Amino acid sequence: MLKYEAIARELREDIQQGKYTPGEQLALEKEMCQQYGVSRITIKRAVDELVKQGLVVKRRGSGTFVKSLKDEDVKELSMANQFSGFAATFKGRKVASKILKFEIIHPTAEVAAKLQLAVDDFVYDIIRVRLLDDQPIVVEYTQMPIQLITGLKRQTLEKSIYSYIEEDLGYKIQSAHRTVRAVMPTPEEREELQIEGVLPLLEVTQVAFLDDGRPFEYSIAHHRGDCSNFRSVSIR
Amino acid sequence: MLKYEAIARELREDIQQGKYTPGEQLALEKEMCQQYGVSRITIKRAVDELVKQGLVVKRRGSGTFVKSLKDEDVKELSMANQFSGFAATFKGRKVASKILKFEIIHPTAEVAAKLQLAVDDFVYDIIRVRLLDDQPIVVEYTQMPIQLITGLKRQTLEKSIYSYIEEDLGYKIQSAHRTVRAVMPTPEEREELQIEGVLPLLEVTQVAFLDDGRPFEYSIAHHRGDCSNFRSVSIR
DNA sequence: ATATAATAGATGTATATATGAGCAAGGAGG
DNA sequence: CCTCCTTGCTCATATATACATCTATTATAT
Repeated sequence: MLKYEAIARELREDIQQGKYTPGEQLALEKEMCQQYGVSRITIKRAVDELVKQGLVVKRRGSGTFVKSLKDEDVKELSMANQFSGFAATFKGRKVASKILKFEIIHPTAEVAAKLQLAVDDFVYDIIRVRLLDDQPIVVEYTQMPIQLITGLKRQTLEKSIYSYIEEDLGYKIQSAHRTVRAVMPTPEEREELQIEGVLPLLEVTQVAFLDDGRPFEYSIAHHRGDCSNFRSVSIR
Repeated sequence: MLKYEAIARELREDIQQGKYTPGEQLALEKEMCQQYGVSRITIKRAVDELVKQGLVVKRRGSGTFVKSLKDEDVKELSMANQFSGFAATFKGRKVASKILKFEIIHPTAEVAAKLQLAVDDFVYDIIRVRLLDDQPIVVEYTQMPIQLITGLKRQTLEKSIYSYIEEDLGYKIQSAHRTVRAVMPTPEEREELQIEGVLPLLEVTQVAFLDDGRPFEYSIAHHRGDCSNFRSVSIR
């Protein structure tokens, strides 16, 4: 474990456990150096991590101060700017998948461009309903190049494609580019998500990349608006 | 302008102008040191900025590589993880506001908690329709503590509250915590946003903070789903 | 008493340097 | 010819140091 990560986690846990009142000043960077036995730059990286997570603010010339947050917010914020697949996001809870489609097709021109492919290349075309504690909460439309994500089996789709990519294929997943919109469900989605009445869906369109920069996934996820939501922290 | 920012911008412009083919390797950090006449740590900060913006990936032992992106994506990505008010977001275009409500009330318990107030404190209660090029695209429900954001006038609401806070009150805005959901418009919203037929809205709930850590705004924005959308880059 | 100026203290930026870890190419040995 | 290992290159992490910039307090002058 990296030093600055360990210190950031320790500080975060202190804040989560309410050891600071809202607005209270943290120890000075110089003091933390002694406290943790590391250099000031390492302390700075740790505290900057907390800023990125939205827990504290730094004021040049004054010090670092805990934001005025409700307790429940603090836990969720640490996760806000990370990203992982469905299975990892709800790790520890009962997750399952219902496969509606699993074929190999040619991509459209738009998808081919996003995945850096030619239109006569092939991609997996997957539609899955993801269930959390037996409740359907999202329909995922996924396309992946067959050259890159080789040997995908129906069995893998039941669980987690991401862990297949990382553990079996040995790739590393680096990042995802997302856009979010609001849409209405199709009749099929209404049925699969067991929607009664009028309920909109949150559409998350995502292109995901390996750590060598190659895009490996184009996916559109339609979330039940009343179940899941997305959080983020933005810094000026 | 900071050195690492200037270098990051220069590199970003090179990428935007297509000086690199998708997947192409950037100059080595050591080479950039000579090229720009700065230390390696400064180069590293600049390149890390591009990683955060989603334009490149770094591979230890190999170098830095340009992601495979469509041209149009590159421009928008630089902005993705920033945040600004409505007026600043659409700077250069015609923006206007229609004020539906401007009152002073007691906050609910939930809002009071988020804004670190007591329920017998007072907050501004503002409802505005924001127009872009004369088209209504979002309804904003905003609450701000009157102790903090003092002297707010109807005239200010027509323009930009954020620039009033920064320029007139002299505060600095630091960050915002957001959650995003999908919702259906109310009959009023249907009218104000000139919605015909069935169209869902993107709901962005936001708590915004000053640079001293105090929350100064609780707002809920309902965006026409077909006009605006939100982008973000997530790193593992 | 008020306004201004000096000063101490805190974080920000940048450099130089050392060590660690992952990657790829090239050489030794079978 | 193929495999394994060494080696050098590249980025990652961490330290020490210097100077810049901003804040808040203290001291001084009016």
